Amino acid sequence: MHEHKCIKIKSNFSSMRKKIRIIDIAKMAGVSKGTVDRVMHNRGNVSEAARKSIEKVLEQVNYKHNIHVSSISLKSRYKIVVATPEVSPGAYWASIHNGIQHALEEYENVRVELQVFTYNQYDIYSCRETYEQIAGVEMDAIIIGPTFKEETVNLCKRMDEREIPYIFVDSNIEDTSPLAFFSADHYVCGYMIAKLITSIIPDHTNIAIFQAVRTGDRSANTTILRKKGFTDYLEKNKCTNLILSIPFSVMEPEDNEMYLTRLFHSQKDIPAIVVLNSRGNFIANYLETNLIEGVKMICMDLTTANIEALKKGQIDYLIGQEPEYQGFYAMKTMLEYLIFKKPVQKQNYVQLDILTRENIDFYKSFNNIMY
Amino acid sequence: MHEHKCIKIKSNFSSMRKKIRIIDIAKMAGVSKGTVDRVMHNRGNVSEAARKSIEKVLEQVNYKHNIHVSSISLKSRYKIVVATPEVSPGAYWASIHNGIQHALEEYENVRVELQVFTYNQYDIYSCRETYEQIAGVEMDAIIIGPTFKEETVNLCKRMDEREIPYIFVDSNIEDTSPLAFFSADHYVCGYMIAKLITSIIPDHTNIAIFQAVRTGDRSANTTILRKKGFTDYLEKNKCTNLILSIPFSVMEPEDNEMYLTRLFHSQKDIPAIVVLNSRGNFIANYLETNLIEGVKMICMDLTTANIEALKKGQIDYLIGQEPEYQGFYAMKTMLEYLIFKKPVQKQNYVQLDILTRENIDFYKSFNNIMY
DNA sequence: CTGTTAGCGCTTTCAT
DNA sequence: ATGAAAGCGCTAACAG
Repeated sequence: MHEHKCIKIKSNFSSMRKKIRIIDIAKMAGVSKGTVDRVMHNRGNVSEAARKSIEKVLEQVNYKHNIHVSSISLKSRYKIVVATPEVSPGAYWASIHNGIQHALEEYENVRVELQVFTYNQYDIYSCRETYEQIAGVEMDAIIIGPTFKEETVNLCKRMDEREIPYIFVDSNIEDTSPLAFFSADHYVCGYMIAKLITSIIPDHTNIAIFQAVRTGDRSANTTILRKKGFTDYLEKNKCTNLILSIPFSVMEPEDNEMYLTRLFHSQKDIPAIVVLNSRGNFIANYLETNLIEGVKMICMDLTTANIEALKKGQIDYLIGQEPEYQGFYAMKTMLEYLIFKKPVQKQNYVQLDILTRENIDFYKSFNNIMY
Repeated sequence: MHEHKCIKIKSNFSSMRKKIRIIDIAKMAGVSKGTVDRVMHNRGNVSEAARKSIEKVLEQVNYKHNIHVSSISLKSRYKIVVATPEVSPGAYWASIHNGIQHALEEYENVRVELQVFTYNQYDIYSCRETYEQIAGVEMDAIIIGPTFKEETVNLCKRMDEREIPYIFVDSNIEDTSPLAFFSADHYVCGYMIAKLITSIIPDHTNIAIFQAVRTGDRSANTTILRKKGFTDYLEKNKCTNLILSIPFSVMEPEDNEMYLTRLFHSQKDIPAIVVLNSRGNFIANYLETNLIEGVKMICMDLTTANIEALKKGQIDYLIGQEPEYQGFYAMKTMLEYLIFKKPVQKQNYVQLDILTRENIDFYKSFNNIMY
């Protein structure tokens, strides 16, 4: 007989401490279910004494809200606004909206009425106008995909006054007090990109960095942070690569052609390319049509077009920032907050996924398989 | 007034087709709720006519099972067996078990009785013995973490005879008919590792590959596939690196010291290192204590020890294969199958995550934030 | 302010 | 074989 270890654990409902229910809490606190429910949902109309006694019990026992069970009898309707940059199919913001929708499907029994507002993220005036409109809308909560700092701060101030909770996706904005934010750490993102690109190119290779330009404002906060992370890495590691900052215009796409041609004519050796926004595929296409080969390239975001370019081998690494996850959890968190008023974790940094043509096929979005 | 686009979509319960319930189906089919339920759960005692008429309705409408709602009134108890290699804290199989536990917590209202059996994955006799024991156990379903092919095939045959459904995690086994499997594509994994390591080392650098040796059997299927992917990449890309295959003994760890010393004495230039099992940290430690520096290293799996070594910079890339996700979905899928008999997707390949010291902190396991 | 009660969608028991 | 009815844990309306 060989030595062996056959741990045999019985688990779940049987040996675990039995699940505690509202009625259990009610009994322990010497009140009725109704009163416990009032306390749990902050509905008021509860005597100080009753509240105290219930809260005491709640501290002792480990009651777990089950939003799914609650939701079947929930009658409240929630008006939730979503304000983000415009959504085009297969692109970054579409994934965020996907995640939001997915949360609504998972909590299908919760009555929520969604109002979606979008603005042109490259045009500050569009943002202002949309925000202005939103400020007057009746709502219980709002999920914001911010890009212009000052405008967002103003919007948030008005939300604060009206005591409307808000959650950010994509990036956090300073000088606001959101319930939570779901975002990548953009600085680290840039830092990591620098490490990746320098690891696959010879020393001294020039690196061209593309950043989006915007109407009426400087670069997006996210891009600034990524760029900072990028340059910090190079400095810290005494990299000698020359950095070429190239503007990238989404509003006037015909300019880009020119920037690119100028870039490649000015360089005797082919530079490496880093794209800090999600339009990497545009540059990949330029390289393809102009038969420029052997360019090492790292881009942001798993848009349909970028994924295609990655698979073709035009892009070496694609960095993902879990947009579906951001949207999903922003909405989920908001619903749980609205329903249970339960405290939520404010800082939520998402994964930075590194995708290559080898592992891209296994990347999960909600279209594949759900969370 | 600036041009702007402010799409305003109302959504969810309001404008969407209203959710369809059991009672709706019952009415449409001209039967009672009870009968619909009997059909949905395959409980029998339904006339051919009733069944047909219900199935017809089911084809037309889009009924969505909500396991959470079902579970509050579900009375059946399910006995589920889990059979995997031994679990040590912070290691690969612990994460799989974590995921399984997490699914049970999410579906806390479903009564499941879990029995966990483990065996020594490096000792075929231990596996045989454990499987033998399992074969006699009364159960409704089993989740298997297979390592020895033939033994698993035998176990599965017996399960097939008893009509007990089984799901694999970690890897699929040929010549069996599981309900589903959740696994990385190990071949692609090895292929990707080859690409990564060669991208960060000079041409001609030798590469040492560590594989676990086992008692009474050849290498694990997973390792063989990874190695195949690895060598295929090198061949396909005409890489000239010399490959040094080094055995790695988990059962006799004192041997490894010797293998390593021999390796580094035989090499004039420091080789790169690839570890195809999850014990990379062991080699990282050896390098540290022996003051060997500048080694490029890629290892499998986000064990606590490997993560530490990654953060210290001893490991360059760590490849993750979503063990929590595997366990979670194996159990979730099994429960949904048991409860609703609903057909499930058989092939489920998980993500291959590339982790560096930059993005490791954002990696989500269930300890962090849940799916 | 608080207990009671009806009811959410679903499963299961119990007559028929 | 089938419908009616009770009950799961929870919320919300209703008396008091």
